Amino acid sequence: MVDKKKQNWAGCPIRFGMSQFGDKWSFLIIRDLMFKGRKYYSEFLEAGEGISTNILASRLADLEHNGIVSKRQDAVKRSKNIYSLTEKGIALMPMMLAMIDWAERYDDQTEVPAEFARKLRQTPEALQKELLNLLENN
Amino acid sequence: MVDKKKQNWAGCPIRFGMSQFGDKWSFLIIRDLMFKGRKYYSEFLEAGEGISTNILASRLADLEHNGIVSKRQDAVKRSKNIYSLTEKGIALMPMMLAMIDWAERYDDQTEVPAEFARKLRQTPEALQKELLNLLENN
DNA sequence: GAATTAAACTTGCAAAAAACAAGTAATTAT
DNA sequence: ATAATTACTTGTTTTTTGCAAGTTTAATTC
Repeated sequence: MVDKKKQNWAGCPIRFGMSQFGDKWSFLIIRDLMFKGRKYYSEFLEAGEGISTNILASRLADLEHNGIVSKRQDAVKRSKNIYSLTEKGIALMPMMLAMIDWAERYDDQTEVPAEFARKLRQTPEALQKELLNLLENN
Repeated sequence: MVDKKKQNWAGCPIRFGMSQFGDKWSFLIIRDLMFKGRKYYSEFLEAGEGISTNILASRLADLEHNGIVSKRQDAVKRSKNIYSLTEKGIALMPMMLAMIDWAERYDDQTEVPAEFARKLRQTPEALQKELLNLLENN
């Protein structure tokens, strides 16, 4: 759970960020939504990270509560829900890309495609536009 | 504790990042080191976030183990240890700045100084150089 | 130089959260 | 009508955190 009670978590930007999306599972869900095209509960589960069903439900609810993710019913299959990033969630892209850049440098087993890393360093704005387009047309 | 066992956390850049520094307390420690000029165990404790002594010790050890933070004895007072960011830790600055930028936008109680936010958006590279200089001369 | 104080932890225990396994409810397909 | 999907919820065990107190080494103070 991403702290709600206790102190007020606002004020400091790092503390605020951590209170809004700051745990392992939330980051992985945002990754799935932002870069992997996943949008169903079952797709997050099957991403293979090993998240439990109760934790996934809890994190999705937190992210929705914090206005980072929104949830709507699938028009075709009404038993499915479509999760997507809000504008506030999409605005996390620069942070996520900075993290990817860092990890690509320091993880010797990185799976970041070389071409992606190259674009990220040489034409970051173009890459970001490209990714934003993908997000909007899904 | 930032996962060590179980799966291999390498590969995916987001998963790798979270395994290296991905919890609330680690982020706050990195913040203290990067932006607040704090470097002693006691200073992290007294930062007022409410971290417990055992957790602080554990997180510092993890960050050191992951090569993000280094520890050395204070030359003057040898009972004190000086913690500082390694090059790998300093390389997290773009990510931290992106998070600050985001939080400044979405936290209506943000404490980010307006001047800082302005620089962050208008002349990010200059701001970063400025911050790096501060880091090196401490 | 002996006794406090300071600084950085460690240890033990209770409380909270996460992981695991199973079950339920509402569609949708057969 | 029956079985299978999908998205959860519930109950229990395990792990992690939070809290309080204690230990160790070095530095002051008396």
